[in-house]
Amino acid sequence: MTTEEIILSSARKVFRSKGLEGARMQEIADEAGINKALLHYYFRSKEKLFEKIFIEAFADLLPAVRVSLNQVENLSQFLTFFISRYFDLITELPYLPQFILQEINRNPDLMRKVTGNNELPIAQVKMLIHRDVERGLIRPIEAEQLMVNTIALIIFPFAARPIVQSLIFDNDQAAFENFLSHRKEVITRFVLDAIKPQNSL
Amino acid sequence: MTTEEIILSSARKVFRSKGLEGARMQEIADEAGINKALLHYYFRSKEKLFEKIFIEAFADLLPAVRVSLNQVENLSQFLTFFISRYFDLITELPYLPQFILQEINRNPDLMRKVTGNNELPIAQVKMLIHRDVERGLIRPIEAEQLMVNTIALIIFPFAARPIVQSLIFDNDQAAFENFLSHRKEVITRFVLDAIKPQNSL
DNA sequence: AATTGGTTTAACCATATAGTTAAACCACTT
DNA sequence: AAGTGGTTTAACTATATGGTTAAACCAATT
Repeated sequence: MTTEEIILSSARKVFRSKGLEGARMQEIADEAGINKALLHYYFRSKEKLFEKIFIEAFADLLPAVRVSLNQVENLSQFLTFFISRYFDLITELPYLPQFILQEINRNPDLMRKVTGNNELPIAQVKMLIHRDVERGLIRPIEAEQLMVNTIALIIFPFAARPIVQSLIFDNDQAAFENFLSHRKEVITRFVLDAIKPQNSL
Repeated sequence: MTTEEIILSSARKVFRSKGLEGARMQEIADEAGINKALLHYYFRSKEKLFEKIFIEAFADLLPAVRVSLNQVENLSQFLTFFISRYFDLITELPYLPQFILQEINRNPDLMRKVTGNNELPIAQVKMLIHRDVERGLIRPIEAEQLMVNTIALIIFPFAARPIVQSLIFDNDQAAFENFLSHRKEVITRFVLDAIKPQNSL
């Protein structure tokens, strides 16, 4: 590993757990086992270093959103794929959601630096919905509401972990882990059930 | 308004938008139109002042959770009440969710200071579920998963507003407001549909 | 072995910020 | 009017922190 990589790795660790304002350049330097001046030698300023880490964090999440809609037969299949990919990714990077939420709320301008051609495929989801409603496979629902709902269900327990763990599981960590362990299936079923056609009642 | 109330009001404003680390005692003093020393005269330290504001914020949210389960006939009714109360509350205090998430994640110990006898009525929800499943009114579902789902759907768009607005609505603010304007009904239907009995298919 | 140029360090600087202090202010009592 | 005690201020302190600088280090080149 080059010094630059070591720095980035340390910065990642510190920034992700403490945010821009909570992080200290000294702590990043210590974590990397180097002098504080070296951080500035490689990345001019705290802001610049942070921006690298933040953009990278966002980039880690966005690709999972772009489930190849071509290979998908219907909305349920798309949602199943989407939930599966996204949930697995967040499980491996559980700190990212809260990190991104926090920093975007602190400085909404950061959004501009990360939004490229990576928007959610809302238009395509709309088409899938329209087609499946016509076929009687699902009930009508706005694509935006459906996607926000789906993402909310995936991300929330990770972003609000300490609160959920305390308020719902009375700080029983094992109970919370168990809760997470089959949550992917719970979410998938919840969403699919929620959009089943009305005439099936 | 007494000076103490003016200080609390200013501190509320600054802390809620910037968090503990982002807030400056000088800014709170300016906002209150007083000298910085006066803040310390009334509230010893930044930490102490912050804690007051934080506990108060949490207390603003928790009561809405305690929907009187006595007056409720079945789970659907409970969920309808719960969503309605909670959503209205958050609509009036849209900054609270992200503020609380951020600060709890920064310092999970804060949870201990706010959790009294205010836990979610999980046990009672479990009973409601059990009864309604027996009656064939809903499908089986874990109470914890259902409550996390419901809260996630309510809170997420507020906590992640800049991201949702950008990624889903391409920064069209009017579109986002419209999205929020009928979201309460969308969530209610989404949750109720998701727990409808299986044999209705 | 001397030179060169990128890398790393120790020491330093400027500034922001939480917190303190001593004096001034002011309403109220005597 | 003098005194009293809570309130408010201006000025100050101590420290943490992001950033800078000049020198040292070291591997490669000649």
